Amino acid sequence: MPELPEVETLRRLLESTVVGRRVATARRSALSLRRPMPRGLERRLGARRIMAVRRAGKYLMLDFERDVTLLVHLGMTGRFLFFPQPPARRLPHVHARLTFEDGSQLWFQDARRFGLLRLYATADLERAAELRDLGLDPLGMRPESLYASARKSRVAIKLFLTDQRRVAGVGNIYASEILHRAGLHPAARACDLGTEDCAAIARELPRVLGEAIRNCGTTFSDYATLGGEPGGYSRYLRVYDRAGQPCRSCGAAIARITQGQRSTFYCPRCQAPHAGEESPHPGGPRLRRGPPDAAPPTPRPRAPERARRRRR
DNA sequence: GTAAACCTGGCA
DNA sequence: TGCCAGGTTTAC
Repeated sequence: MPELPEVETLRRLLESTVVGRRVATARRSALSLRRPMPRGLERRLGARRIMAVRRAGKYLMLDFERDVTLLVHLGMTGRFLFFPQPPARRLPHVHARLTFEDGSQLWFQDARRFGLLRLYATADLERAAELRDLGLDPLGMRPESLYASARKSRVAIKLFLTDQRRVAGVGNIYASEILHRAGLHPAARACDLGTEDCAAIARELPRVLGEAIRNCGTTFSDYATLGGEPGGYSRYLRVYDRAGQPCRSCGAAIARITQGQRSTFYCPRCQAPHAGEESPHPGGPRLRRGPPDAAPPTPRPRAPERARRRRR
């Protein structure tokens, strides 16, 4: 489930690995991903050198020389694999393969095919439909910008954070983690948050995402770095996929609810409605001000069922 | 604003 | 055999 930290980790790896390499041949599979594979990929990438690798939200942009950019979204299971030498083995679900002039290869593999590969003229990229409507950058977000955006939305704050038009790059895992650290109930409506609540979110967003980037992201089953290694942040997660286990801050059992057809995990005590504070919406969640505690995360052993699900 | 659809591997 | 995981698009 690649979110901003996983995509940024991959961007850095690609930047140090493939920038400067010139494509000898490019191949694509006949299968469609989220959209059909770009026509003319073989011709448009052939004989071009990769000049830069950029990121916007969960999108990667591989800039090739002479005004061609490959826009990439990893979807759920997309990954890049780099081989210094042409590999002898074959792998399933490989949808694009770049062979560089020195014989090294870069593959794009995506089992579930929710990913996206699309070619643009670099100069036209800012008009790309995928990038045009991306929301605020969570790494440099100003609390007042978040507050101004949140007060216009009536959806639950968890859904607000995962809406790419509002905040670019946060997905299901990190939304739960950020709200736990901010001490906010995931079902609280975005428009009901106060300035302090938004300040807490704006503070925790770069903190959680930054920690995850430093640990090369989170791996449960599919995400992997360029050489196939899993990310290292899974053991620092405080609530995600920990239903029934004790909260690291207060010991209460972590709860799981469904929001927008996705699982949300939270601590009913640390993220409880604020005691003594009236909810503006009777029956709805009330807010709690202040983060549970900023103690450093305690590495946890991987849950047995997840260990079984991990591929490598 | 809400929910189905897309897709495959893992698991009960 | 059928359910579940979830990022995004699409339809309602």
